Order: sequence, then structure tokens, then C-alpha cells
Amino acid sequence: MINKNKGFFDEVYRIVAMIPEGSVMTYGMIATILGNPRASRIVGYAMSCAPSVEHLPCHRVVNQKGQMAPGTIFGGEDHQRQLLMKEGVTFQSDGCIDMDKHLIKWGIQ
DNA sequence: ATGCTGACAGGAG
DNA sequence: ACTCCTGCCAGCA
Repeated sequence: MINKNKGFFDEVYRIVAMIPEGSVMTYGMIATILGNPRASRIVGYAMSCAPSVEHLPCHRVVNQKGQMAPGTIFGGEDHQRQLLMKEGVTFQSDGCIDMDKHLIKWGIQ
């Protein structure tokens, strides 16, 4: 029990919390898994309410473009980028995450 | 109950 | 190809 029951939020936290190191997931993908592909905004909103990064690796959650949020969250997008790199995630010249290699693979759950 | 906000996604120009 | 606008859902005042 890492957080209170917030309905959709709780599900979002659960998905994000199960993301392994070296892998990333997109907001739309999480929303689709929850059953609401249109609720991609809610996923990001839930991230803004993230209690602790230790229980919620929101830095592993990126948008469909493979880019992270503006940076008002962790104290700098660059900081988040470094965290991902430290976990083994590679970035492109554009600064976007290499989705083709680090996008989480769902086959076992 | 209604309206506004929000770390997105997709379509159109 | 890139950028801008709209649409969607959940939470809070």
C-alpha cells in the first residue's frame, strides 16, 4: 500500500510502479492498459500527484514523442534524463528516449 | 452539480 | 516534415 485509493490514479501508480529499470512507458499506453486510451491526460495528472519517486518511477514514464515533461517535476528535465541514462536507457540526438529499445514489452504480467 | 485545470494524444493546416 | 488546435477523462474549488 503505497498510496490511498484514488480510483484511476491508483491504477496508474500500479502500472508505473511495475516498470522495470531500463524500460520506459508512454502515457497513452498506460491509459490504454487501464481501459481508457483517452485518459492519457489523467495518467500525466496522476504523475503530478506522485507521492515519492522511489515508489513511482515517473521518470520512466514519457510521452509518445519519447520526450519527458517540461521539467517542473523533478527539478529539471536534464536531471530526469540523467536518471534514465544511469538505469541504462539511451537517448537520441534529439534528446528523446530510444523507444524502440527501451519501450516496455508486455507479454508477461 | 458546474466549471476549470492538467507531466497527453491525434488530426488538420 | 513540423506546429497548432481540439478532444478526452478524472480531480478539485
